[in-house]
Amino acid sequence: MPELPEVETTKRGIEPYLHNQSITKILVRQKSLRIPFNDNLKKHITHVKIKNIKRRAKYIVIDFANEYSMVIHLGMTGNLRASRQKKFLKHDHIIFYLESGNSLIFNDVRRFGLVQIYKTKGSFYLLDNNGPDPFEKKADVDYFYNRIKNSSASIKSILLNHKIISGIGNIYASEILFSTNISPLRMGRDISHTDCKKILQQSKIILNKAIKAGGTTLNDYFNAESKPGYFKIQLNVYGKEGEKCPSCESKISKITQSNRSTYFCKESQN
DNA sequence: CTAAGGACCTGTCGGC
DNA sequence: TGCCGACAGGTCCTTA
Repeated sequence: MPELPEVETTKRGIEPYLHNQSITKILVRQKSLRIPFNDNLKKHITHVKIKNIKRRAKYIVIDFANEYSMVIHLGMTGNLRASRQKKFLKHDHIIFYLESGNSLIFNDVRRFGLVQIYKTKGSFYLLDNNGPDPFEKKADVDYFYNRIKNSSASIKSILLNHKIISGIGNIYASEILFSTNISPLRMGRDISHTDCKKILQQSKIILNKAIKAGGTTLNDYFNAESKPGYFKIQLNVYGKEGEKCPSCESKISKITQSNRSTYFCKESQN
């Protein structure tokens, strides 16, 4: 899935298609997602102008010109594409037809993603669980340090904990730690204020690079025009077990932490 | 309370 | 070729 850069890229990709549009019809082919699509509310967002589209953590939020919003999460394998075609692909679960004749299609092989309509004012409960992403002002060094300074969890799993910092996924967690020379095994309580600063700086640099390049590439990621030409940013350690470390002579190791793969260099990261 | 493990679901790949 | 297990970008819920 999409980590933050892919979600941001998707949001930017679909934005022009949604500008000043309204949805004329919603076709639900499969509503069983991580949370079942609440299509009983679809009447509230059809024939209503789309007011705004934004990203919050790894969620894409569309606000309508009434009191409703819709949130989309891409899970591990979700994508959104704009299309004029009438032909559907396997796993095209929800289709939003637009006035323009385009449609916005939510496709998700593993169905870990979700689409939910909700009253803007009440907000959506899962969204509220997310801490700031590294680009938000709230995610400053003091905030981060204070959140982790007593923790006995590993820094790797802390980076994946979106209640603390949102937007960092399994690929970039390894990459960020490599670029700061910090071992993924270190506990939160052993991460200094200076280390926190480095981690936040590198998070922004690495995520930004990925956004600029248009999202990382993974097998299931399509950009909003469904062109397969997604790109690949240069990864230093993720997926590179046994290969030479870019900054020393030893080899990249792969370990499991909290049931997820972590890649790092035992020599250059401490 | 915290941190680790399991679950959700489908597809692909490597080994036997 | 075919079957089976391991693994995959996320994150919520349960267990210890």
